[in-house]
Amino acid sequence: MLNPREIRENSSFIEEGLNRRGLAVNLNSLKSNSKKLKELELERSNLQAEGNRIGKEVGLKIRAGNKANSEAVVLLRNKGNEIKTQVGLIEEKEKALAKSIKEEILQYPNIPYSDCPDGKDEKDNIQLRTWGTPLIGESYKEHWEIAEELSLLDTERSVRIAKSRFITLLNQGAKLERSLINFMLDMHTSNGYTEVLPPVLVNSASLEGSGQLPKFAEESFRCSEDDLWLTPTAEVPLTSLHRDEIIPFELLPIKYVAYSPCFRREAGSYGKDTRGLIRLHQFNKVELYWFVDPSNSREAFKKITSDAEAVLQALELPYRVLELCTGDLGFSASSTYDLEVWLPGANSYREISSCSICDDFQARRSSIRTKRNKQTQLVHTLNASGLAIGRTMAAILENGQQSDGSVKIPKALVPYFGEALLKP
RNA sequence: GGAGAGGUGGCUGAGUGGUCGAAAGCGAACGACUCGAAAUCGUUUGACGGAGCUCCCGUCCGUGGGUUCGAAUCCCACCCUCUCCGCCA
Repeated sequence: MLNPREIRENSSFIEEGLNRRGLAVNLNSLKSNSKKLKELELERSNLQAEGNRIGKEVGLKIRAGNKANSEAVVLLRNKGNEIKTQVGLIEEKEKALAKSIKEEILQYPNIPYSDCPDGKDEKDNIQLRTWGTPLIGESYKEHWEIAEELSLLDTERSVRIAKSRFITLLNQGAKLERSLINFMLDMHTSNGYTEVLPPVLVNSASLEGSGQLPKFAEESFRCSEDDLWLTPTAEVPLTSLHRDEIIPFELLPIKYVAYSPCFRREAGSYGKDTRGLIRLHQFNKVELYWFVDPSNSREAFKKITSDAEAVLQALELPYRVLELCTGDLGFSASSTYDLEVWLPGANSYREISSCSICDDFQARRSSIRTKRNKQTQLVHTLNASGLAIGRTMAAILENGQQSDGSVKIPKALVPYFGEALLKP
């Protein structure tokens, strides 16, 4: 959430920031509404002060022996009633105004970081570095072909169970998925992360807190009778793990790693990635999440990204790192690095991890603060996939494929998977 | 799902109409004592907003309404938690 105070006092900075994302926004009415609200608050609190004074006076008079229906007391009571009516009127206005202000502010995404490269869409993202040597050639198969030949999954029967874009893993496919989850969790926990297995259903407040609501309701599956939604990413429950809390400063940074299934409607992506493991309504993900001291969050951002990269390196998967431009940033992020893994069958890089720093955007929405020397301030939050499991499996299949139809399992994963080779 | 109990500050927990933002204890911070520490003693210790920014004003005792000059305290609705029973992996 944008800072309401900053909107009042420095709205042009906010407007410029939103403009850099490609949003032509004019905050004048929001700004004047916000100021108007402050005026109403002041007016009301003055009246309340007067009312409190009268209340005390009545108490004193009665204790001094005046009857409740004596003239002096009745006069005060009438005055008190008058004030109460006025306060009620102001409060009504305040409530309506505050509601419309909040509704508007919740619509606005985070301001891009000053160093975030300007750009319109994904074409303007900047490649920072690559790792490994991409396999390039005509003969590489796409992962769904390999998966089918090795009977790792069943697409058609999955439609019977649920609908299209759900997948059922079988045999070694199921085991590979499981071993990847365990491998990643072990890797991160041995690197200082606290493991979390959060609820997969989350309430509306949690979605609002991390930035999915109110704007992206159509992206999530909802259990309408319970105010519960299927979580689109573990980022949601992890943010809310500390919602409405003041975290002692000594505890920062808090680093969590959570495995969770993720559910997304993928609205508006019909016809895209219809085959295979790339774009599903349900997929597994291991997510990294940090709560940090705002004064060194940019360093933390580099670190969480390298923690995600370490997984790709351990699995010997070539990848590149992109810095997203302002036009391609996610709603809550102020900066994002995307990790894209090389898929030789598709002959392209595909996003496998998104590493974002949200500054205080989620912390303000979720009211997560820290306290040092009597100073409370919002924390900064960061998240990174470490990694998306299904896409990792696709990458392993495509990068490890052998001419005889088998697939080589990355060395680091062998102890988890139990075999060095996937064979028909 | 049925029955009961309850939601108060970092925690425990008192408070049933008038200086109650809230006793007491614990915890924490600072100071004294000490070579140092423990123990002990003293002081301090919630959040948000506003302002003449450590003194002032307002709001906050699950949430939202209501009664009253005045509500943590009374009334109504809702939410949540706990215990027991039922069901169940």
